[in-house]
Amino acid sequence: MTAEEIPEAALDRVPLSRERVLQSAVTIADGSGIAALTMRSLARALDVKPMSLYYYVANKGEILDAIIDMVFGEIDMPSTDGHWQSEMRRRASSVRQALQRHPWAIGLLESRSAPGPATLRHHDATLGVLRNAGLSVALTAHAYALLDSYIYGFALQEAALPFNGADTASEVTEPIVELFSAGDYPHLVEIAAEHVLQPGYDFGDEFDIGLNVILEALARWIPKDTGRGSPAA
Amino acid sequence: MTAEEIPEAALDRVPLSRERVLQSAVTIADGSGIAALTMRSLARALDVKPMSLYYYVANKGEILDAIIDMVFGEIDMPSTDGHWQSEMRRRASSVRQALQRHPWAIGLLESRSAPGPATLRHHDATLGVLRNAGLSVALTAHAYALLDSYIYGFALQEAALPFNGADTASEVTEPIVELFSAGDYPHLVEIAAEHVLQPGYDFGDEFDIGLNVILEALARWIPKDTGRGSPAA
DNA sequence: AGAGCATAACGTACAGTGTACGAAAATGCG
DNA sequence: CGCATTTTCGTACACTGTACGTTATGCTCT
Repeated sequence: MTAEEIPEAALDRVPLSRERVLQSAVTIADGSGIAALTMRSLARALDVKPMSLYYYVANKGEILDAIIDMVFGEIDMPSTDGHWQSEMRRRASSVRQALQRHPWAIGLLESRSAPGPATLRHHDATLGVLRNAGLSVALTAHAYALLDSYIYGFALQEAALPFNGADTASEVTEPIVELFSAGDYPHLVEIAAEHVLQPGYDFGDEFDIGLNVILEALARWIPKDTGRGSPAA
Repeated sequence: MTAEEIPEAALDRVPLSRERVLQSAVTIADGSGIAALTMRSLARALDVKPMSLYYYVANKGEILDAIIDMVFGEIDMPSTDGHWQSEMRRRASSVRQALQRHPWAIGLLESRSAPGPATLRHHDATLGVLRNAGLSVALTAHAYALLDSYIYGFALQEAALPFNGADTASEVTEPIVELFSAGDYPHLVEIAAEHVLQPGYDFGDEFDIGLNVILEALARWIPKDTGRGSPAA
């Protein structure tokens, strides 16, 4: 029993598992971007050799599909109990937050198109709320396409913003402002100077504004229960 | 002068140029996806060795930034001459078409955030139309965020669709339908059976529907010229 | 014509990627 | 204990972006 034979720190070594692999993949993507998620970096994070991952996962594509589904799993599912408008507002906010936590998911939506169970459950619940609100099948399809286009697109724009969070705005804008001074882009300059660069401005605040516009428009699609009408048929 | 010394087909060899490099990059990305765009594939397409590209381009990132700007360059710029609603409709359609031709651009929007001149020109022109329509600076910002979120989000969803174009829908849906029969996802099944899988259905048709909803809502933001009012102050 | 030089294209090399294939180790069970 | 199953790993291959230095090409000025 020489010292060499002791497999140092082989004790309390948490066994690998699909869950641990996927969870770790999300953590890496969140912290260092989706490009930093490689089979090798993932193995390193789990204190394991790269090829060990393939016992729990067929290939990297399967990891990508799985972590997208995990993101959908984090989203609050809307309920048919509450009012449809407040439920859709809650859902929209939850989707946006999930995509803020995991910005890489947005880019993945485009390339991968194999929805997982959490994704399907989520879509089903949302459709249920719209149908229950009184929308026809066709109007539900229209409404859902409109809502999700807006939410995804907003998240996409948010992710594309140069500054993330509480950095000073001038840090980013200064190099741009210089180019603008050339005289082109007068309207960009105007909106930057008078709006975007104002003290309290936060692009995220635009989200509720646009969402309200959409929800109010959708409300007009719901057939009104005239009150003196017949509840039957 | 042996035969070996003749650099076969050195005649009529088009010289390399930044334009040719970028144009070829777009062609590859369009035809084989953004993942197939590598320095080596690009060099092969141009009949040149990989390292020759670096004479015209600092690195691959610069290529990505440049081809995004080329996509924006393809978009029809709205004019302050026409009615703002029809101009915004024309622009929206043009953006969507450009993103359909170059689906890879959507994913690139998220990761790269160095807008090129064509991109800035385009944004400036669009802002100009909204301001000219009578919207305040703040309302213009709200309107633009809403419009672009919708357009980008719609393009994102379109790009994520499994079937591209005229393929048979059943080819894609059959494997899914099987899972659905399990009994979960009743609303997904409903909307699939009664709407999406109907003969003439095309997701792309949803675009104008949602766009109209937004444009009509925005119209209500424009201060009405009361007619008997005062044009001054 | 020839010298000199800027432009343009290239060869080689290195660290990093996903993963096929098969061997090794660890674990559980009789 | 022996053996089978589960889990982990070593090695290797084709491919990626690009740093660094070298070669070929074409133009200008004497």
